Amino acid sequence: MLDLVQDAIPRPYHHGDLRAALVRAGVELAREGGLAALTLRAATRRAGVSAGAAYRHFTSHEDLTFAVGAVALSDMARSIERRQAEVVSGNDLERALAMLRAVGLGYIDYALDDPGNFEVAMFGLFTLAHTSLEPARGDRGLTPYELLVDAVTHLVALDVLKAEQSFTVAITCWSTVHGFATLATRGPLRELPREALDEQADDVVRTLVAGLLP
Amino acid sequence: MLDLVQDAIPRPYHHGDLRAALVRAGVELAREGGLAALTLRAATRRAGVSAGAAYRHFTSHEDLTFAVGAVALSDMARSIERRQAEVVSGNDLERALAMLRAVGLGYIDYALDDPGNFEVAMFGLFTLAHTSLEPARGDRGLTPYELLVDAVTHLVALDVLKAEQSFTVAITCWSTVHGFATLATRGPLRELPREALDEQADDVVRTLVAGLLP
DNA sequence: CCTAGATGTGGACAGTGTTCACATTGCGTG
DNA sequence: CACGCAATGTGAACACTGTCCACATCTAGG
Repeated sequence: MLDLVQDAIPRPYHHGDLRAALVRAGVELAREGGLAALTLRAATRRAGVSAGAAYRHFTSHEDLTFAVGAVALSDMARSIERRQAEVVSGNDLERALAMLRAVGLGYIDYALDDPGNFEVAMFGLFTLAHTSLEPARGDRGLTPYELLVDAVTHLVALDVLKAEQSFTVAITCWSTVHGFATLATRGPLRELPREALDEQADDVVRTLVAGLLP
Repeated sequence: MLDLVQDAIPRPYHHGDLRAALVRAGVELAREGGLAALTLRAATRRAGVSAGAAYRHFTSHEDLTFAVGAVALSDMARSIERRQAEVVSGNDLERALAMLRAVGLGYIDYALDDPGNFEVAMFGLFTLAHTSLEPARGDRGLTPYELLVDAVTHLVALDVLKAEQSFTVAITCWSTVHGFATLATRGPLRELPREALDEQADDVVRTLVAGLLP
């Protein structure tokens, strides 16, 4: 597998925007081969730069991985927003439920569309208390988790959930959707064709959300 | 961190049961440091043997990892069986529901008790179509997934679920429980104390199972 | 213009998985 | 019982990884 030489003309000594180039290369690598392929040296190779140069912009391999994961999380937020934009019909309650389902379906969409970067995003989200990092947001300015909390809060406002249930409900939703995404991308469902997975995702999310109501 | 020298007396040239020793060492390594710590060289070091020796018993690092994961899956099955053994009171339906919850709670118990080996088990379960490997079973002779299917089948027999729902229900349960285990061991819940996690797990599983009924 | 700080280089080091020729040993066959 | 073969373990190599270092090169501000 040859890396395409993106810069046939010899680059000047200073790259100009190496940080962004490394993140871009990292996203490509993750898309092609998942977390395992997201190697610091491979990213520098792709940017046409020596391995050590990465350390002028990232403190470690993990640090680069987090940066790639942040891009992935933004993309996931946008994927959720896309699903939510389709929710238009129905009364208040129906719309609120559809918005919650859209969070889950957008999450799963992203995982199925780009399993490699989904893996990287979860590594970043999970591996560290990344309180120091600026969280990755979508076009509405919310992280995926905030979009989830927002949808749950609407259900509380409609009196269909009690406020003290919010946290458990949010965690239950996240668990289910994350678990399904994992089973579907790396687990026992990974051989199923995309349409079957979409259908199954719809069933699972529908079952889940229906079960939250009294 | 020093490896304890388990064989002060110089071992004879042939180890005797190196395969089992490597798996045992692998389980320890995973318990101490998760999947990342489960290194082929570290396992051979712990067994007091050269790195190459491992290749007489495993075709690759991945192969050793699968073997460790199989042990972990057996332990998980036993963890589920332990929870199910506590289910005694109530009528048929109540007991059947409690048995299904016990699958989830035993799954989560295992993940919380030994997050490192849980990670290894999932790597093995998920990474490969391991049709060639003998699946890891608990004392009842069932794999964790079979225990889940068994519990769902009982609900079908009691006419509380339709047969054609079985697959979706099983996948929904697995998704939720797996997702929760991931959030709790490596995700945003990992700082919570154990009792809080147990309580949260109970809530999530109860919410989930309650939602499956019409 | 010219120097200080930022950025990239090349080479090193330790650690990893993997392979290979070779050493050692246990065991079944004569 | 002896012998030889197959199984098992060794040590050194290779390519790859992350990480660090002295050094080279460039950019920007006084």
